[in-house]
Amino acid sequence: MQNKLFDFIAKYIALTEDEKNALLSLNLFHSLKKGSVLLKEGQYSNESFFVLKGCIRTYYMIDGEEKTTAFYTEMDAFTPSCVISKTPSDYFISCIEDSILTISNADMEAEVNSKFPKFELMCRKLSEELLAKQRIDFDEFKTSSPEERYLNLLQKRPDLIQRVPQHQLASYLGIKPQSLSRLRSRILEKKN
Amino acid sequence: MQNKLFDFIAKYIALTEDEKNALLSLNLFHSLKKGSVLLKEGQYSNESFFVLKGCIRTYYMIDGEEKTTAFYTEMDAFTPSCVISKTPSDYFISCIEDSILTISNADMEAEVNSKFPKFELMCRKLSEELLAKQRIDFDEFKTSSPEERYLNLLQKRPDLIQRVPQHQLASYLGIKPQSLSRLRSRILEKKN
DNA sequence: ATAACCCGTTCACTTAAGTTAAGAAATACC
DNA sequence: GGTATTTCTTAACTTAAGTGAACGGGTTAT
Repeated sequence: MQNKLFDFIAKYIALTEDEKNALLSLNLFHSLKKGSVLLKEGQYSNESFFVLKGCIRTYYMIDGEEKTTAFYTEMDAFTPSCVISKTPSDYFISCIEDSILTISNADMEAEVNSKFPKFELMCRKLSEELLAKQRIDFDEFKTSSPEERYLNLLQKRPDLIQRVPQHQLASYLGIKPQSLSRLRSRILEKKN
Repeated sequence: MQNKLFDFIAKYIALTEDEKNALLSLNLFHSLKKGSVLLKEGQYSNESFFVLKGCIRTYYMIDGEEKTTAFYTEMDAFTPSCVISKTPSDYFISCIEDSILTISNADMEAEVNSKFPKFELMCRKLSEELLAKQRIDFDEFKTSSPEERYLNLLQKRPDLIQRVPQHQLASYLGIKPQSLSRLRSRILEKKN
């Protein structure tokens, strides 16, 4: 499981054994049960996550309804926006499945960054890459219909459709659960 | 105009006079006429932008129609995703108004970053901040209707509604120009 | 075993966005 | 200054999403 973390980091920088050991000494690895809540609306946090196994989601509570806006699965890194803005969180984060994550906090990162400046470089590259990817995702969302978004998701993240409840997928696609259900049966009809 | 750039940088790191002069020697400042195209679909680029004055937009050409997905105005920094992914651009970038931008390229940035490591820190902070902000924007987009998005934009970026053509705003809101026009008149009716 | 609850689907109805077309208003061009 | 082009609005019609309600299957709890 540790190797998954190092494989991920290797995409951005090369680590020495010393640096790997320094990371391992931080005790980053955590197991979490399905349904565990990592962050609640209104809370402050300075923790960042990296998913080794399982799936976590972010969701807003609006008019008593959950609105799921993002899923993070194996090899996804994620820093909640409230950590960056230093404001109370607007959303919840919870585990959809039993999961194994690394959880780091801003202090750890500051320490590692000062000890090993190349981590700074990794963080920059990673943020830039995630920003660019998210921009593309956002653009695709804006320029397509709910049905196109669903078909697009089917291509790009077919696992999500299997492992995530429909009503959570619906808000991820920007629609209501009933509409997703209808849209799916419409697609099935077309195939026949 | 140079001070605008330094004011922006000052939000992230403190610069010495030497560092400021090093930046100025790079000849970053450019004036562009309304309608100038900065990047075309299919092109490679390694240029990043910072808007000192004016407005630029990104747009896709889909089925012969322009789909505008983003606007960048005064004090906005922007690196196209194709610069990060090193692939041909999926979209166009052009000036909506006569504009003054700084245009830097990856080589310049590498040089500055190696001369002044604190620039690396600035880039990381900036990317993280933009990523967090964009996440919030995306979430708001997903969880609201076209009408709510329009009203939200009216609050957050009222200038855009004045300076940007309606049909470009429409695709930015994820709808057709006719729908935006109708939606606006619907809102006016409600007020009376 | 039964009840309570959650989830996904379906249906009928409402509302709003997409589409096509036409015309008015504003802007750009010669 | 007048013409051409683009932009915005309006309208009628189509299509799809939102809403509220009901049903069945499945799980959980008691």
